[in-house]
Amino acid sequence: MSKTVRTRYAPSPTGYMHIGNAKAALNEYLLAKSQGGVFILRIEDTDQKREIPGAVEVIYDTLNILGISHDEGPDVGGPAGPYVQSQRKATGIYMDAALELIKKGAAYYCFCSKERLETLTRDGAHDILRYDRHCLSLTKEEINAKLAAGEPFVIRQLIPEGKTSFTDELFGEITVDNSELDDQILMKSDGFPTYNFANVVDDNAMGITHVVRGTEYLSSAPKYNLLYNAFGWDIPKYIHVPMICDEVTGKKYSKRLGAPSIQDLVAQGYLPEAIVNFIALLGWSPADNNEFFTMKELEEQFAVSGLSKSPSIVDMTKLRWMNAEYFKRMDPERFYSMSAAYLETFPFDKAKLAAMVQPRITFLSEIPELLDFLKALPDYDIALYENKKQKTDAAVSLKALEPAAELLAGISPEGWNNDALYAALQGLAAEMGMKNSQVLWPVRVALSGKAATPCGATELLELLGRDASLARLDDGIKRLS
RNA sequence: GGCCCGUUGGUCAAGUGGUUAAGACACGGCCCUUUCACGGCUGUAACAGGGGUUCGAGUCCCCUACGGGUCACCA
Repeated sequence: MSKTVRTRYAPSPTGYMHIGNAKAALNEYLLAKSQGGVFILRIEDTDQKREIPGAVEVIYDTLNILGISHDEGPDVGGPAGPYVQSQRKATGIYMDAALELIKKGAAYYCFCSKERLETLTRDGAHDILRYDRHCLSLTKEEINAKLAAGEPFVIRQLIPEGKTSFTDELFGEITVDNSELDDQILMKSDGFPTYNFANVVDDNAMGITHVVRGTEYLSSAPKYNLLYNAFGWDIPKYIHVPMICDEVTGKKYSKRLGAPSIQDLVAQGYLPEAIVNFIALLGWSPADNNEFFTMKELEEQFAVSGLSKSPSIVDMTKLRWMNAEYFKRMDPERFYSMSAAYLETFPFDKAKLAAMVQPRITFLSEIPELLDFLKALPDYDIALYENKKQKTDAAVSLKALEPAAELLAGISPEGWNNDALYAALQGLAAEMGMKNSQVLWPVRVALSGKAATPCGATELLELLGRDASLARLDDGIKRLS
């Protein structure tokens, strides 16, 4: 019987969430859900200076928009709380852990000032800075005296000699020489733990079984193992996943590179389901060739075995395509209600308009432009009447338009429907020895003033109604004459 | 620069020693009783390079190149 899977998304409240962050959250969430586990939200606010007010709310909001719901967290509580590190710090959990490490000889006090650290000889050739263990030689008495005098201090991890290996579920075993590792700070002089330390302490305290994180943490992973071993704690399974990169720079997706927030994307008209579907497919592929997944399906089908090892680039063109697909596949009723706001000002059958527009848009905001000609005939160039493929031009159009207008004028308002209109115009074309398109193209242009409309000529006739249609046809004839 | 990781078409990616090397986006062509679109069909396009191992290598090993990551009292 294996333990319940517990995963966490642990953001620091330093701003909005972009696709990369959302992907990180989604990975943790899906791993938990695919195994009937628990997904936890933990806020890592150990850097007081970087904290941005309101950022936690943005995180809640973003997760909510995407449908990534946490089972435990600051707002919903849970058995492993508190879920905010600044609150956990108040319980003394980090300091206690650090002290325990000192007792075990795996950490030590350091009183070096920032100034002294600055003067540490940089390795000229490599330009790297490593702590020189100046304070490691302090005697117990010296330490106690400094502590008693209230000297500021940090606590550093004592990296032993040798090599350290750890096993990643995706990348396999990775070994580094401990000489590569710095005696990193565990507790900062302001009493807060560093990210690396708080992470280990909390993951253990919260019973986290699987950690999914980006490969940017791959090289610090051995230090975690050292910590776990020093404590004698069970090491969770680590799954380092490839990063999400920017299309133009090819570098890690980041705020600095101007990555849009999830909220921005939604405001631009991207559907949350499409965004989730799209990012789920970044760096992961399902067992079959399916490309469309609801969150529920992702929860069922997500598997570590489908994860890729190489980074992926965000292709906004594909996201746009996916968004359009989501509109096309959307339940018509839902589409109708979503598009209602954009259809409001059009004095036509809204359900009909929605149905026309549904398979033709990427964003709802495209609707007004798609339909604006319905409200008022735009001033258009008669060059529109020329279409090589339809074998028509201004002269042919005029020749077709005049009898067409006359014919249509003879149709009563009661008989004014698409089927009848189509039959009539088709009949006219046959009578005149013309191709259907040689009649229908000019009619559509005259009705719309556009080369592209969301429907055909006779559908337009029906939509506009008899009077408006006949008026527009006359206008077209005038323009051509 | 040290260390770590990666490298299949422009992009997302399947592929776990024997395949005509999938599929999707994008792009081109054709078809679709009326445009654009949708849809259908179809085309161009890839195993970074070099050495091994093997009867056989995109798949295993080594080297090189390129890319990324990491080396903070940031997370």
